[in-house]
Formats: sequence, C-alpha cells, structure tokens
Amino acid sequence: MTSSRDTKSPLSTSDLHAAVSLRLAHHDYRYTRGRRRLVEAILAAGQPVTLPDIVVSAPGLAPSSVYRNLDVLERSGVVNRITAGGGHAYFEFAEPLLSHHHHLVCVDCGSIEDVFLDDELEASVDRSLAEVAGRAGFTPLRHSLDLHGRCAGCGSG
Amino acid sequence: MTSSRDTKSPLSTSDLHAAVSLRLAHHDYRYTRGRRRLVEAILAAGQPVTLPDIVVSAPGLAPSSVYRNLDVLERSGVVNRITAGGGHAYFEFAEPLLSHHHHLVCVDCGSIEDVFLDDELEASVDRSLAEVAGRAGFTPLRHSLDLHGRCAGCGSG
DNA sequence: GATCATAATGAGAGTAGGTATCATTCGCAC
DNA sequence: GTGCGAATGATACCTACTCTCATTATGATC
Repeated sequence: MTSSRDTKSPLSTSDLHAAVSLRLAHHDYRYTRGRRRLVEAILAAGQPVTLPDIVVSAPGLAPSSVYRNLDVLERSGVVNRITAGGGHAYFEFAEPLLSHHHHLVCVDCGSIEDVFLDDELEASVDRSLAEVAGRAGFTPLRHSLDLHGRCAGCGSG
Repeated sequence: MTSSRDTKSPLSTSDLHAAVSLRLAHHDYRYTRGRRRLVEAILAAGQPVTLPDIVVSAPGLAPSSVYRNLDVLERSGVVNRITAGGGHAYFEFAEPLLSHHHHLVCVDCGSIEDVFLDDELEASVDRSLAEVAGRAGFTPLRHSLDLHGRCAGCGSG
C-alpha cells in the first residue's frame, strides 16, 4: 500500500513495476494499464491469489483479460501458477520478484500461505534433486516444496 | 506384470490388494471388481497415471465410475492425486503403499516420473517444515517436493 | 445356497474453471 | 495527428470433472 517494504519481496514497488515492464518487453509484450492494475492487485494481496480474488479486489478488470494477462505474465516469468487441486489456480510473483519460498497448503479450505526455509536446507535439497535429475536425464528448472496439512483456521480436526 | 517386486513398492501385489481392501473397509467401502481392476491398472502403469491412461489400459471401466472410485480411493488413503496444472490430474498409490518419493515434472509434456531421495535429507526437510508450520499454527500432514524441468524426451531446449 | 438391504455401477446430463473468437479500442512509432 | 499491430472485453466454447438416477452387484444373514 505504501512504500514500506514487505520482507517477502526483494524489490520496492517501483522496482517491481520496472522489472515487470522489462520482462514483458523482453517477450514483446506491452505493460498496459490493465496489466499494471493486475500486478498491483497481486502485490496488494501479499499472498497467492485466485482469479476471483483479483476480480473482487480490482473490479474494473474483465475476467477474460485477467486470465489472458495472467498467462502473459506467466510466460514472461513474472508470476507463477500454483495448482493445488480443487478449485481455482493461485498466482503469485515468480522467483526473482519474490524471494524463494514454499507453501503451506490447507487440505480443507485450500488456502495457501508462504513460508521461508533457511538457505542451507535449500542448498542440500537442490544438490540432491540435481543428482537424481541428472541420473534421469532431466533438466531442472525449479523445485517446489509444499507442506500439506490444516491451517490454523481449519484446526487439527 | 509378474510377482517380482518393483523396488518402488514396499508391498507384494497380494499384500497391496489386502492393504487396499483393509483401507476401504475402514471407510465402509467395498472392494468391488471394478475397484480391484482400477487398482491393478494403476499398479501395472508403475508411474503416475491420468484418467485417460486408465480407461485406455482397462477398457471395461466406465469413466464416470473411474472418477468416482479414484475419489473413493483417495478418501481412503489408497491413492494420491497429483495436480501439476494443465490437463488431467495424475494418480498414484499413497505413501504406505508406495515408498515415500518425489516427482520430476516435465514443464513441456506434463509427464511425471518418481524419484527417491535419501532419508537424511527427508528428515531435515521434515524438521524444517515442522518448525515453520508450528510457527504458523499449521498442522502438517505430508510434504510434496517436486522438481520442475524438462524430461529426457523433451530435451533441454 | 437363497434373500434382502444397501452400496456400486454406468450412461448421460450438468457444472465450472479456463480458453478462443472477434469486433472494438488502445498504444506507440512516425 | 495517422496508421498499424497489439490489447481489450463480451460472449461462445471447451473440457475435466461431478451429479443424477435407474439398474446391478455385493456381502451379511439366514
């Protein structure tokens, strides 16, 4: 909302817009008003959001355009799509725009929360994954490490 | 295909059926002929499969019943649903029926391959996740650690 | 083994998240 | 300002999946 920094993002808001603009330009996309509003809606949420979340928080945006632009942003490496099953896909900023992190996925309500692990663990995970990937002739791009369980709201049932 | 053991599964085929039967019974479900054929189709595949995979490999099974029974098997803890985005969901046996493992997910063709990491790394991952989960009031059930990239077939393009 | 209550089946209709279409509008280069 | 290609948005469409319901199978009891 203000210029104060969220600890999760390594970029200031204006740097974020600059980075998004650069990435879009690199793929011959324009950073239009609608796309800027979309980026700001995702930023304002501060956590992974669904299409309904976005449309509700930014009522001027047409759903069809939001779907198309989320796809454009994903192709450009601006956002990541998180498909946790069930209902809608979730979207959040991709890695260099948001620090590397993981998710607490609630199996009851489907909500997704970001969490951060220490670098040492990340390094050993990457090392191990690179090893098994190499064995399978697989070219690694990124890993996803998510914890599935019940969020504080849904209780331990 | 035969009675020889796949290193990925800790159970023999007959033990698998017994375990499935037990889990279904525990949820007041019957282990019918159709469900047995479904379990055998997943077993024969030896890797995560989609609904079309199953229907093609076991043509007698009606899609609507397969969908329903995959849901029953999932509720009973027999299979896990893997939603990697894109098209169909993938299914494979759940943890105690299949050794704990992770996935190489191809971002091009969507194929999913199982890989196994050493226990020490798994333990430190669980430890770290339990820590951040506790901080968020989150009750952990299981973790998913998948590597996204390009499979040997799709190349490093 | 026959009976019976109940669960499972399967064909088809229905739902929902997401995509494609296309006429209109906008953005940027000149 | 003009012109051209890209972006927009309303709507139609697609498809993965679920629901419905009449029929059939299952297994517990006798």
